[in-house]
This record gives sequence, structure tokens and C-alpha cells, in this order.
Amino acid sequence: MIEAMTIGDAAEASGVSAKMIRYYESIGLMPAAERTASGYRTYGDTEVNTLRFIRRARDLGFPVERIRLLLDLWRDRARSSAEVRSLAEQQVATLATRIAELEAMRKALLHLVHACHGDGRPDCPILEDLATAPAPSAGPESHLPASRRHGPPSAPGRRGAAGRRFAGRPAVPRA
Amino acid sequence: MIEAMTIGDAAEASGVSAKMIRYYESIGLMPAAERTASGYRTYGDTEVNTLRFIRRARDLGFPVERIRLLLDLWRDRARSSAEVRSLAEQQVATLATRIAELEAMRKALLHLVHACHGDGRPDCPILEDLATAPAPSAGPESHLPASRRHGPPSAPGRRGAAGRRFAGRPAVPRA
DNA sequence: CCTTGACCTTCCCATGATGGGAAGCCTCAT
DNA sequence: ATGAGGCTTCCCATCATGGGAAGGTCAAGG
Repeated sequence: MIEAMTIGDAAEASGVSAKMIRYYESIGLMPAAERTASGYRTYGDTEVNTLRFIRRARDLGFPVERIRLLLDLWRDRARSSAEVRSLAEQQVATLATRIAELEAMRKALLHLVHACHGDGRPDCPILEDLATAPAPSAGPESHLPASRRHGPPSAPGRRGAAGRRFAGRPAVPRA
Repeated sequence: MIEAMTIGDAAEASGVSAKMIRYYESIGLMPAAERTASGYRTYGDTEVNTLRFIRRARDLGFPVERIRLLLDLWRDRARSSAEVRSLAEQQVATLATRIAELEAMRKALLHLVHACHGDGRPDCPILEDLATAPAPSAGPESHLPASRRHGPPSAPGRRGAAGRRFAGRPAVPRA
């Protein structure tokens, strides 16, 4: 009956695109699907359920690597719900962090938008801010967004800041 | 003076990594920097100011393509502040959308977390939800997150849903 | 039986913004 | 003159996703 679906059927039934199903298989998130004699992947209810699980977890923002852990727990009948909840809490925290970052951006920008009269004249506090604002976080090493911008913006005292380079010496015409 | 900085100096002064400065140049966000006879890029105050502008805009979440527009307006003395504000408003809207998506995830997940006792027993509403929850948006085509998940999850009536494929026919031993 | 069209397969490429690292050249201070 | 630490370009990786090409398969209709 519902057994032996093709990848397209499984995609439709699970809400995961065929492309992604293959991808999940390739990274080992899904066990390799069985194949027909001619090489077509086949899926049954079990697999579709797993796919739905994955899709739902993705919808909750879980990155694939965390979904891997969730799947392990799902299959492990000896799991403790505490482990599952811990993973979920981590995810909530990740989301909260990201939300806070975006919210800070939105707030700052909204502030600027409100300060801009937005008429035909060229004066605009938004551009002025972008052009002149100093480093965003004023005080000491504080709440720098935990995501992106990891690279140390400065390596202290490496070579003075005085500009004494290139005092007009046109040597070596480059290859 | 402060003229003729190397890319490293400009990076330190602007808060944009040397790697990104080269990247911005490569995609035409920055005009190609001047070079010394030996091929080193050189930067002056003007360029550093532009870099700071870019960095600040990135900090506000502007994608590079929108920054390109902002820079055009910045340089255009005949701009109207309304154009600038419009761009900023779009960005606020983009952020708000993203925030709403993440917030929805966080809320849903938090709900599940609260329902899970999180002790040594294996029963867990979180896993149960992931395993059994239907398509996330219940009612009619509603607030599907505007980002990601664009692909139409189903193309209506193409080929019936009955599973009648692969009725045991081991043909063609696949090369 | 053969064609047709809708599927399936694999493989490669692109996204956006960022970093890592290699191989090789350049500059400056010792 | 040498060595450290810049700089240059080029390639690769990320993360999850889609696009598309080239070619095989399958079911149905003529």
C-alpha cells in the first residue's frame, strides 16, 4: 500500500524536498535508503516519519547537527527526557541570542528612521550616523553579538600607527 | 601623516578585516584601491571613512547590496533624505520579519520545554511533538516564514497518491 | 513494440559574508 | 643581509538550500 514510495512521494508526504532528502542521506542524518534494482531510492512510513521529524525540527530552527542528536535520542528508548529538554533549552537560548541581536539592530535603526524627516532635502541623520558613528559598543568589552564578527578587530601593539610607509620609492616595477 | 596606510592599517582603523576589504573591492562595493609600485593597496582617510560606513551598516544588518545603495546616496549630494529613510525602513521591516520568525520558533519551543518534566524518564512531549506534529501552519496558507522554505511543497494533482509502484519486478541488474 | 513525458540518478555550481591557509613577494628594523 | 611580519593572489570551507545538465527508468498510450 503506502510502502515503496519514490523519493518524490516521500518528499511530498514529508514536506522535505527530494534534494534535501538526498542531502540528509549524504551527510548521514538519514540512513541510506533502500534501492530498487534500478537504483531508485524507496521509502516507507518509517522513513517518512523520520523526515517529518527532521522537517519539524528545522522549522524550530534546530541546526542539522543538533537534529542529529535529537534523532539519536528519539531512537534511544533508554533516553532521559532531561537530555532532550537540555537540547531544546540550548536551542531556545540560541534563538534568544539571535533575536536579541536583531532586536538591537532594529531598535537602533528605528531610532535613526524616526530622526530623519524624510523629505526632499538631502540632510539625513541616518547617513550622518553611518558616516560618523564610532565603534558600536561604547564601554568595555561588553555584549558584542555572539554570532559573526569573531575576528579580533585589532591585535594590540604590533607596529606603531604612524604612517611612515611609502615615502616615494618607485622600486621594482613588479614582474 | 595618516595618508598611505596599508590594508592592515585600514583594517585596524575601520574595524573591517583586511580580507573583507579585499572582498568589498572585488565585488565593487569599494572602488579599487590605489597601489604602490610593488602592488600594495594604499588607503587614505576617505577610504577608511567609507569602510567605517560599510561596517556600521553591516552592524545594522544591512546586506551588502543595500549598502551599495546607501553608499550611492551618501555620495550623491542631490539625494533626498526620503530615499535614505525608505531604505532604512525596508531594513527595519526585514529585521522585524526575521525577528518574528525566530520569535515564533522560540515561543513554540519554549512551550514544549515547559511541557517536558525533564527527569530520568524517557517520555518527552518534545520528541512526541517532533514526531507527530503535522504541517506547522495549521489553517489555510498563512504566515509561512517569508525567508527560507520557498519551494512549493506540493504540485497539485500530478499523479495519484496511490502506491502502486515496484510490484516486485527485479529487472535490469543496473550495469 | 515504441514513444513520450514525468520521474529518477549523479555531479557540479551558486548563494552570502566570512574566515583559514598556502605559496610567494615586499619592507623595514636590526 | 637577514628575519619577522607584513602584503599579494588563489583556493577551500562554512550552512542549508536550490538550479540545472546529462543520462537512465518507468508507466501509459498509440
